[in-house]
Amino acid sequence: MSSESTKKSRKERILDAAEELFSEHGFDGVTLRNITTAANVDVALVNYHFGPKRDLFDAVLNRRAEVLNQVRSDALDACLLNAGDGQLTVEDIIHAYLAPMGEIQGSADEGWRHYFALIAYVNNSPEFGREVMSQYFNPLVSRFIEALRKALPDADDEALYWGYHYLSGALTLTMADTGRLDTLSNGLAKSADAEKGYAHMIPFIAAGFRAICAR
Amino acid sequence: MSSESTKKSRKERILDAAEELFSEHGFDGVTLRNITTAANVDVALVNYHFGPKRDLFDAVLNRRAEVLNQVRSDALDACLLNAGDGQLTVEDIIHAYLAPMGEIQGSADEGWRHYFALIAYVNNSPEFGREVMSQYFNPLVSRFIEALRKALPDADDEALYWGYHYLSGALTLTMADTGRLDTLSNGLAKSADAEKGYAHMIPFIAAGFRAICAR
DNA sequence: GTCTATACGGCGATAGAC
DNA sequence: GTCTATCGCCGTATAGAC
Repeated sequence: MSSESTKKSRKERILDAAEELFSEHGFDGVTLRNITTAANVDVALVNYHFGPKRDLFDAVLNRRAEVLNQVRSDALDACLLNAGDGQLTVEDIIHAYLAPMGEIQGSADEGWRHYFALIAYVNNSPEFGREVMSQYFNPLVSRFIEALRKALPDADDEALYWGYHYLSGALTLTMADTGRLDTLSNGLAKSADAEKGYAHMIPFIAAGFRAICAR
Repeated sequence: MSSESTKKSRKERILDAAEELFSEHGFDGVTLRNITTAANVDVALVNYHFGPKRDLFDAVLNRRAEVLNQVRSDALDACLLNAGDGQLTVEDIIHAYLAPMGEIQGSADEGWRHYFALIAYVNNSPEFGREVMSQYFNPLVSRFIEALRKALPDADDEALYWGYHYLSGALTLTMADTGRLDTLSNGLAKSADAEKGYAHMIPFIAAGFRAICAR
C-alpha cells in the first residue's frame, strides 16, 4: 500500500542513500550527514550498523556484487553448456558477459543504476580501481577469460588480458551514463539508451578480440 | 644545476601539485591545504592566483588540454594529407587518434601521467563527465568522427557515436593506469606498459568500428 | 539489540587585514 | 603577495532512552 520506503529497514535505507550519493560524488564527495539526512536517520546510526565510513562504502559495494556475479556466472554456464562440444564463439561469450548488464541497466531499477555508476567510478579510480575491483570481480572475469581462451586458441595470453581491459573500460563508461554522448552527438545518440549501448558493444568488442587474438 | 622546482613560479608549483593530487584523490578528496603544503606555498596563494577551488581545478585541466588538442589535431591533418585522394583507412584514423596519447603516456613525464589519470577520473564522473569533457575535447573528437564517417561511408551515424564512446572508455581506463590488470593477469600484462596498451588498442578499436559500421 | 542526542577535537574554504 | 581569523562542518565516540 504505502511506498516501499516505509517497509525498508533503516539499515537498508542507509545503504540506498549511500549508494546513490557515493555514485554521484565519489567517496570523498559525500559526508555521513549527507547520507543520514537523505535516509532520514540519525547520524550515529551509520557507526552503529557499519562502523567507519570506509566500511559503509564496502558494504554498499558488496551488497549487489554477489547478486551480479551469480547472474553473470549463470549466463556463462548456459553459454558453455549450449556450445557443448561444438563451436564456442567469441560473440556468444561477450554476449553472456554483457547482456545481463544491459538488461539490468535498461530496467527501471534506480538502485541498480546508481550501483553501476558507482562501479564506473571505482574502476577508474587510482585509490580503489585495483583493490576493490579485483576483490569483487576478478574470479568471475577469470572465468570469462578462460572461455575466451578456448574460443580463440591462437590467442596470445597477454593480448587476451588487454582485450579484457578495453572491454572493461568501454563497459564501465557505459555504466557511468554521464550524458556526454548526448552532447557530443547533438542528441543523436543517448547515453541513457542502454539497449543500443549494449547491442552495439557486443559485436564491437567481439571483433576487437578477434583482431588482436588471431594468429 | 639545481632541481627544476626552484625555477618554477609558485603559480606553476601550485598547478603541478594540484594536478598530481586531484588525479590521485579526485576533486573532493583533496584540500587546498594538501595542495599548498605539497607546493610549499601559503594556503591563501591559491585564492589569490586562481580564485575558488573549482577554478583551480579548471586551470589544471585547461593547461595541458590546449597542447594535447594541438598535437592530436596535427596528427589527424597528417593522416588526411597522407591519404590524399586514395583510400583513408579506419586504422590510420584510430592510429592518429591514439598514437600521440601512447607516446606521451610512455614518456618519462610525470606531469602528463598525472594529467591523464585526471582525465580518466573526469570522463567517468557524473559531475564532470559531460560538461568538462565536452568543453575541452568535443571539437577535436568531432573532427575525428568526421574522418571516420568518410572512411566508413556505409556507417549509421548513431553507431559511429557509440563506437567513439567505447573507444573513449577503453582509452581513459588505459590512461587511468590503476594497476588492476596486473593483479588480474598475475603480472603477465602490466597496465603501466603504455606501449603494449596502445599497440593493441589500435587494431582492437579499428576492428570494432568496422564491425558495427559495415553495411 | 536499536536507536537518539549531544559533544569533541580537528580541519575545511575563504575573506579581510596587513 | 602573505598571514591570520572566522565560522562551519567533518568523522567519530559515548551515554543513555526505548
